[in-house]
Amino acid sequence: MPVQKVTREEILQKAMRVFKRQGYHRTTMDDLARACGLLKGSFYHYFSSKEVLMKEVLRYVNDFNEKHVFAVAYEESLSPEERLGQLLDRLFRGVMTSEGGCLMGNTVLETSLVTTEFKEPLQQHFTNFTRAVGHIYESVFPAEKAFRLAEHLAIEIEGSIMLVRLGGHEYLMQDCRDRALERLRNGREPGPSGS
Amino acid sequence: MPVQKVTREEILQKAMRVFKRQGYHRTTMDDLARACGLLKGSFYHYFSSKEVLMKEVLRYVNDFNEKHVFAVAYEESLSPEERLGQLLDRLFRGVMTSEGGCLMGNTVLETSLVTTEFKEPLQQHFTNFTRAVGHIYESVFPAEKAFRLAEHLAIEIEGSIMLVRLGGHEYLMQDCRDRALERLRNGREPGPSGS
DNA sequence: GTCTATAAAACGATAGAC
DNA sequence: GTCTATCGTTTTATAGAC
Repeated sequence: MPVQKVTREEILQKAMRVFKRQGYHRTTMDDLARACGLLKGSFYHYFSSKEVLMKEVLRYVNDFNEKHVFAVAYEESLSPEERLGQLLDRLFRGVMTSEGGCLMGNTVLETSLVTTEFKEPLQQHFTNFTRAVGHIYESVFPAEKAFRLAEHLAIEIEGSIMLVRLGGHEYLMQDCRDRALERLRNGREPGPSGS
Repeated sequence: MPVQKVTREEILQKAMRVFKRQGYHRTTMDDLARACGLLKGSFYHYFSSKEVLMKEVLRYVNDFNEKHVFAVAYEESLSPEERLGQLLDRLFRGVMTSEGGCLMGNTVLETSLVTTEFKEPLQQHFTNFTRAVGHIYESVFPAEKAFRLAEHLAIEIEGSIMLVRLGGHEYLMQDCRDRALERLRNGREPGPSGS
């Protein structure tokens, strides 16, 4: 009796974790299948190739972030501080829950010079981020300056994730959040520790 | 007539470029051999495995940086501004010459949760960086603050490299340099565009 | 829908001729 | 020191029984 063990969406979630932890090239279809409680042969019933699966995973993550993370930037009933704080809390939860950091950042560095297959969803993620965060900063800064602050925050987040991954100084993520909020509050850009 | 086609050091340099561009797991021994003008079988005469080669490449990069990049931080005859500016110029040249960005950063994200084989040289790189940059900042800030500024600069550099890789906004590296020098000059931490 | 079995290709690594 | 040839393994992907 062939009972369905997983849904397509469950596979996307499990696969996301495996890709985040191991990277794209290091992950085998067998790894992905077993993470879903399936044997490799069964796994091909859902996804015809690793590349197709990865593209869907990236799209799934973008959809999730758009709905549950970046959306808060446009809830004008909240103050800019509340919106930025909540956005970062939700983003960091996704980044820090389960090992591996940021799937988008990892995949950029691992694949961008080897294939263009993933370029569009990867760029979309960072566009969505800077648009959302930039929108919040626009409540205090002119558009151009707000965009640059958002871009700079993306840089600090990705760089911090890398250093956390290397040495486990998890306070770096909190520092990121503190700086981002302080810039919003002060209308200027303080240093890493808010000196 | 078996004529020697490459030296060990030439292999390390070529391999560094290939690893930087393609990543560790995506790179095959055939890729590495051909990059050196050799066939796969010949390549094993120099290095017994891909892992051993990668470790030597990382050590080679660390040695090079120690001698030709970070060393300038301790040339007390130069002003702190000159030392920091030159250190970053040399570091960015290595990062931006030939595609792929920062081999150390790439390798952290690609391998740190899959194997511990490369952990030591990777940590060594970032330790060397923060020690060198921290030493420069100590000419203006107390030790603890100087270390945090150096750590924050490492974050900004690695994050910037990632965003450059994604979208080609190469001005982000110049911004990094400008911020680093401005913090040194001002005795405080300005924002991304020096507002 | 899941399984076993297997094909087909890619890859790391070795052996031996020159 | 470089080459050809090949071994053993891993991996992607497919076929067919249940």
